[in-house]
Amino acid sequence: MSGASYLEIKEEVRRRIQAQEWASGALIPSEKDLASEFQCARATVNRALRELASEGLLDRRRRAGTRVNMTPVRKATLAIPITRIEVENTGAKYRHKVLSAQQRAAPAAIRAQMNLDPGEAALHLVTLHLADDLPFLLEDRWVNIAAVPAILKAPLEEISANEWLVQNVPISAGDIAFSAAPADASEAEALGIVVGSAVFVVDRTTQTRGQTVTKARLVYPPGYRMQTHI
Amino acid sequence: MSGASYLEIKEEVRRRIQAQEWASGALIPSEKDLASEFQCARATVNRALRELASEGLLDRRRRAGTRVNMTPVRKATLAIPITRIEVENTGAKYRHKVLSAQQRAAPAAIRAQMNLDPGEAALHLVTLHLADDLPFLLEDRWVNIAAVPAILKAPLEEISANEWLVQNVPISAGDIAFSAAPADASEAEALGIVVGSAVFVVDRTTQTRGQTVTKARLVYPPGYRMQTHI
DNA sequence: AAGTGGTCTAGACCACGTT
DNA sequence: ACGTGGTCTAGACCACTTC
Repeated sequence: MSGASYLEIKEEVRRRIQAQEWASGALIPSEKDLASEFQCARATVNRALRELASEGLLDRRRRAGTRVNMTPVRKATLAIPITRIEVENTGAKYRHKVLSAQQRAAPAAIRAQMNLDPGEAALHLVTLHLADDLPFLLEDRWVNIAAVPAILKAPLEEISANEWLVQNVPISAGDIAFSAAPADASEAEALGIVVGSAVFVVDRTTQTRGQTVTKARLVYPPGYRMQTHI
Repeated sequence: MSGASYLEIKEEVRRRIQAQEWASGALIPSEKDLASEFQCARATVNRALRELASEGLLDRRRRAGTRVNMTPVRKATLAIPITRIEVENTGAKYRHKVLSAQQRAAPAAIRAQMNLDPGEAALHLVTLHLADDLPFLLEDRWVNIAAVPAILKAPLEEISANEWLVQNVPISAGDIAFSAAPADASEAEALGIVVGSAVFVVDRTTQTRGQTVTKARLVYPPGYRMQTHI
């Protein structure tokens, strides 16, 4: 093999962008030209550029060519494990407690998102996840029964809804939002903290085939950190 | 072309895992076998499986083969734009104000991380980022002068350290942590909020070639949400 | 219409870890 | 030693978008 590898090409392209040999927003040479410059097959250049584009450094379009992205966006990948695994990875013993499980009419906002008829019931679950018997996470979840009727037969005392859904609902799309909020009275009581403490909140919506299956609000007590590495 | 595309193969592999036709932790057929099953080239299967592995669904090893990952970890990619861009994307006018800029001895924790000699100075910056002249983000940053001496000549009143560093330092790696915390007195004053309010905190460390270049604590006022999509 | 990137093929050699 | 995935090639056709 005489030419460069796709990793070498990635590195070199990164260098040229950093050194501003290829200016921000500018068109870079075509795959064909780069393949001839680097003495390699076009597929090799393609892989290098494709990966750099997925990292946010390049912007590629058919016919229009490849440009250096004007606003280099760093992308961090956040691993979102099942809560049980997250707890067990810290070395702690995992346990969860279903504080409340009811089929009842959902609030309007949730009803709209799940496309429920007025008065149609959804499953409302409040679950406390514990690490070594200490509160780790309070989960307030609505489940669309029409989308996953089997959930009514799930042994939710043994396997958390979180885990059951991951195992039984096909991989799907979803939105996640992170924020900070003061703990309200019920959250404070469940987590054993002072009302108004700063809690870390994750709001998650999960969809399958365009249908909203579940919507969860996860409340972590003070001290919790969600970490990642770029 | 008679066979399946890499996208079709990804979809089918996902389905088999979901349907437990391929059990969690089990070995799946080799690329060669799948290529013959799907009537396509091995490279096509390779691309499908490689991408699924990068999404956390599969675990691949030479000679050992490809296994279904036991702990399916959902991965969300978080886009981390420059603050100016983040503000401008909301339609607001961006402005920043350097509240403090000093070269001084860093606290021990930071000195250790940056490999500074005792007493060696680092650059300490406190910057308030504004959206339509309202506080958007308070940034407390330490910069390793030895790693980027040019920062001392940067016009930090015009271009924020955040943006200057992104443009001038080839960033190789970094850690990010998200948490919730009560605002302390100085944070509350800068952001115009009540002491103890729940603020969203991002702690970021950035390295180049193994050397820690900068460490920043970003404090967002109540109401801020960091969103993403799976 | 033309040129770009997107994908696929059939083959090859290599790196690596398990056996 | 062997079989796996990792990568590369030279060519091909296609999809899309701009010209």
